[in-house]
Amino acid sequence: MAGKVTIRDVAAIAGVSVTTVSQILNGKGERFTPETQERVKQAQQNLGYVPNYNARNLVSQSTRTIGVLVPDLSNAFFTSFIRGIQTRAKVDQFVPLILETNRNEELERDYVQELVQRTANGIIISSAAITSDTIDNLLKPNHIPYILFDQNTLTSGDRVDINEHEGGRLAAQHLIELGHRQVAIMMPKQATLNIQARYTGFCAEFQKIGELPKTVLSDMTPQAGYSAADTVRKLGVSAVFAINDEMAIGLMKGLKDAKVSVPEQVSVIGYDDVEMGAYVTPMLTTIHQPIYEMGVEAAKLLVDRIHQPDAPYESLMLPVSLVVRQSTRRREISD
Amino acid sequence: MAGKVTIRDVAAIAGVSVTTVSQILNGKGERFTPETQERVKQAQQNLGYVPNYNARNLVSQSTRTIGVLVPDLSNAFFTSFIRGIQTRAKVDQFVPLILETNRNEELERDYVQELVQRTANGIIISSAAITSDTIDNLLKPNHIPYILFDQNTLTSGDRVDINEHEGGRLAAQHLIELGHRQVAIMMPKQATLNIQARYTGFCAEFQKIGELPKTVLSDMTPQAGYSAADTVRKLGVSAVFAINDEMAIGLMKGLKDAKVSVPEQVSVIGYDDVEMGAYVTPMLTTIHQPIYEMGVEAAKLLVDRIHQPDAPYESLMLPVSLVVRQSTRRREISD
DNA sequence: GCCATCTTGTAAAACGTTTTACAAGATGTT
DNA sequence: AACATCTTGTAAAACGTTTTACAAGATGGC
Repeated sequence: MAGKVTIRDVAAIAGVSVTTVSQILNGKGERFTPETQERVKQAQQNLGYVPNYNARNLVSQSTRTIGVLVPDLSNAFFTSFIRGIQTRAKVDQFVPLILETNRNEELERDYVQELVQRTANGIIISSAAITSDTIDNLLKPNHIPYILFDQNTLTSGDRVDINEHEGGRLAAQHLIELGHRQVAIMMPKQATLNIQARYTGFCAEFQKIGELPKTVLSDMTPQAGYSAADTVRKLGVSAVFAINDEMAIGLMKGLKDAKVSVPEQVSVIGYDDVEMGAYVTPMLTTIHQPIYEMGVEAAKLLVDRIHQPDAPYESLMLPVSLVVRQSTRRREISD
Repeated sequence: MAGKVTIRDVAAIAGVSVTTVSQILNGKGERFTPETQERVKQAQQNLGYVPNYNARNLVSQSTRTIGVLVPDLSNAFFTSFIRGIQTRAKVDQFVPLILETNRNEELERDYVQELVQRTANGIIISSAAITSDTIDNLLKPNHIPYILFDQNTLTSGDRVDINEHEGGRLAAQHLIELGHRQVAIMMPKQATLNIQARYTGFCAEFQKIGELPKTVLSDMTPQAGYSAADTVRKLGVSAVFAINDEMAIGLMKGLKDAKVSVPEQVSVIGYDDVEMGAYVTPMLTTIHQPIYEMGVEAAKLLVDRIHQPDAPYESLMLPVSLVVRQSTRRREISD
């Protein structure tokens, strides 16, 4: 019964027109008598009236929805990011529509299209596979504001970035200070630009002392990290920089199973500072990123953009920091 | 420009009425000439027409959306569950709207209301704090199908359950077979019914041999598990059943820091079989639940219910299994 | 050659809001 | 007394679809 109550019913009960009801219920009814306002609100209460979402959106052309595309929900990095988005979005009465794309280009395109159809007011894309083709064909013609995260965009727009280059540099500096010279960096083959920035930051620092890190290819999952342990072992390096924590945790497990002790024989440093890093043995040294805050800022920027499509673009750079735990230590002087 | 193209434009270009366009584009146009069908489709292509979501939903009274409420996205258990839901939902052209409630009753109520306003076609609630009050006041009057997961419901309805009691029993059986007699069970104070089922299953098995497990209260997070280590240590038990893996992992870390070795001095068994369990040291013995499949089944059930509101209720019970790894072992014969 | 029946299409109502433009009466100003 | 200006309210258009009911012409049976 309650599901069928419409604005007309409220108007009838309150003895006013639908216009009046609409105005008052939307906070634009100061110009009406206090009694009228009260009558309308009473009627709403009694009937349990709640405005029809679709009808309302049809005329306002807004859904108060922001789409969020992430590659992998099981990665704690992205769930923290999402939490930041959701929290901030709620402040502005927006709701995030979260979709996992599994780093699958087709799925991603599908979901972008879905979000366009649903007239999402804006989209936060934090997914590697997105092509500029998709953006040009789907997002731009529909004038949907978007924020690309975790990767580059040649297109101008709002940006919320992390100082990835500095992150890579910090990792390198830490290893160098511990006396490591022969090191490896573990990263996926198809590296997004943010990953590449970590890489260049890391290498630049080693280049200063005339060293060149070796590269080990691996997907960004614990399984892949585990499998790469053997390659790492044969490389004979004294330290490894894993481009994310998931990989690092897998790698440590793999080394342990291969009887290589961390950090005695090989130091391991990760990236992201996910919660689990503090619960593995040895506890993972890593680079901390303000992920939650990134989510907050991304949502804020996007909502601002939605409200003011023509404001000048904003750009934000968030800092990273080194978290020293137990998976790195001074290199044994043995060669 | 493309954002503004409407069905009327398509009709004009194709030289037919909007009715014709609507029919053909919705796959109900067999009765039109092949040429007409082709003309309409061509026009759609050329104009890049995509139907307005809100207008369509306004008349069809459906959003092809299912709401999903989860307590904690950072818990791998729930992200697997969500992945199952999303995958299955896509098959039926539905989109999940995922919201994290953080075990906060107010937030939960808010979001249920939000979902009702948005005329979600159904809701999967996997959140502990939900009150029957919320259900009675918001869901039932609006005739929105819902599935309560991870907890009991006194209300009748579709159910997809895990054999939680058996899970608890398996954990107990395993410990008993290893010779453990003095054991503890770690669980939160406000236990949902599924947790209670694990508890009773576990205790029932110990009761058979005349033993009564001690209870240690702890939230279901790694931090809480870590903090509880001290209590566990003082209890003098030889094994602990942690009611989920997150806690178990935290507990193991806490014990390690307190110089209690696992499994030599204390065996630990978890519950859920999250991915990380295989990467901690020692690898975590646990109870595996078919989480992804649960998501799939829940989505399937809900969509069926949406399409056939009056079909008889269905009920499904999925099995659990014991995963023996390295955090449990035979009790040292020392007393 | 007449009537019934397909075939192919359309006009118009309906979905439930928001918003624009207007109206009637009350009040104030000169 | 005449006119402008508030105040309080409303009628109607608009948003972009889907669907129902109907219409005109073609076909076929007798």
